[in-house]
Amino acid sequence: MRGLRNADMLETETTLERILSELEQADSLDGMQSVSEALRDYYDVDHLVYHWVDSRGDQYGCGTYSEEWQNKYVAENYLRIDPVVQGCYRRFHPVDWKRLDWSSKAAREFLRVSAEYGVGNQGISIPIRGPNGQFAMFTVNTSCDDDTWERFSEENRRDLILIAHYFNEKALEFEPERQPEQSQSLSPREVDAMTLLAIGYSRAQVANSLSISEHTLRVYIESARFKLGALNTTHAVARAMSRGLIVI
Amino acid sequence: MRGLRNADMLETETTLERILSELEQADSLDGMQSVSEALRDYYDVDHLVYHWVDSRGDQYGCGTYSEEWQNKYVAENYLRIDPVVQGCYRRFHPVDWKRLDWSSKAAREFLRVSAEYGVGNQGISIPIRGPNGQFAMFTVNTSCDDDTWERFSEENRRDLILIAHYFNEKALEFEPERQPEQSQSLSPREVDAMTLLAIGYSRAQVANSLSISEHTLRVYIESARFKLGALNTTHAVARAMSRGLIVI
DNA sequence: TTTCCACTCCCCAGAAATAGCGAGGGAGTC
DNA sequence: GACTCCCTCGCTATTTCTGGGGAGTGGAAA
Repeated sequence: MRGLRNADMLETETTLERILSELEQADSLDGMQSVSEALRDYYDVDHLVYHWVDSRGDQYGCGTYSEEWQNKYVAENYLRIDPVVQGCYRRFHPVDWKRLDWSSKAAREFLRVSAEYGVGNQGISIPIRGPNGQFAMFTVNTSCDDDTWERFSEENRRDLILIAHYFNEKALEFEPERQPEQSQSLSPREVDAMTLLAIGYSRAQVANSLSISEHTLRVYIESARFKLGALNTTHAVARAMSRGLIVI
Repeated sequence: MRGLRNADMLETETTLERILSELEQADSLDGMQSVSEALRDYYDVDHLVYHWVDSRGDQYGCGTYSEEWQNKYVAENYLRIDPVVQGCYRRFHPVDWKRLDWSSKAAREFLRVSAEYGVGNQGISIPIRGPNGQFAMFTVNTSCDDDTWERFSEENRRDLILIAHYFNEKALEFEPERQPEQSQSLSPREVDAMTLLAIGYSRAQVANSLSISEHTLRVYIESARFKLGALNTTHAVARAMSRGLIVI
């Protein structure tokens, strides 16, 4: 078993590895911020940004975009029309901005304004997803011609994916309130009940599936609800899902 | 701008890079299968598995686990009690099996049986999340002592994350129809309704919170239910959550 | 301009879920 | 042996949800 560093990989630490190590050792958002600046200089691009896209609209992240652009972005609620966000949200692989749909009027207007604020014409964004529906994006962007950009994004694709991953790991580390809550676990029967309810069975159907009376089933649902601190069945199922107690 | 391969990275292709390229060029599940075998041999471990954890319970993936174990796993519905799945589901970073909770009786029994089927005592699993609530896992496992394993997993952590990412990219490429219809997204009001229901509000409370009549609210719930192909409100909320349409 | 979609409101009857009581047996732990 | 937790079953009344109709506005896209 390969217990040691691969023999065919050199021991000399590359600049990138040094920066990545710095990221791994960061202990605050400020640390991430300076790493993002170091990475921007290393890659010699205009901007490099990690940000957490939250449904509630509150942004969290770091990067080299100007304060003005960040404020503008939030104020204008660009999150809703930004084709990059839309594209990242429904894809898994890194998204090249060129391949997105910029045809709508709102998108073109957004592109025009963003350029005014110093956002480059070329960009690649990597979607990142964490537990409980966490969603974040890591973006590199700059101004250059298509060929240069093509080569850049192809050469650095793997590294960028890794960097994106590590940024998110750090962000999750700094925002522990979103981290797994150690909650009371459910009994097997309670898990069964919650699971079947989650896939759309009515109480009668669940009881039938489990070959128990509906009264018994109700006891399970109630005790699960109690353990999960839920107000009703739907709430209990939702909590069980978001805590990973049931998988559907 | 770094348009060419980083100067401090050698041009010589490592074995790992060769295998990764092979993965990138795979054009079917069989291709992924052979890559997983190549990787197992390369790392000299017992098993290397990528699998998609699906709502319906039907597994999709590739790897080196025996047919018998895969069948057993599905037949016994181990998905629901496997602590590795539970652990991956609520974490972002790679999960070392040792750090999971194996205290429950079901978990210990599962561990015992898995060993009978050739699953090693050491393992690391990487959670992978895609669009629409897709969830998959990439696992490396083997039998060895803790120190060796510690070194192995530390040395190869970055590579494994990347490999996991690429496996998932391929899987998504091969199974586009498995992704729940992304066409049917929910309208903002429907999202509001589903979200508030998921956090335990009754219909009356939701209607009040959104400042609309309960009748109107019902229209949203019904249309969300229709779009999600759900049988009732609980089901709709569960589906909306598992597809990442709402976050609680 | 027309066509779609999101958003808002209304009625009614039947089905389903919830709240409040209760009971007993079995397995594992301290 | 006492304790806790899990599994199983029962009753009644009230509240809530669901399914079937219909109708009008406004905005954005084709």
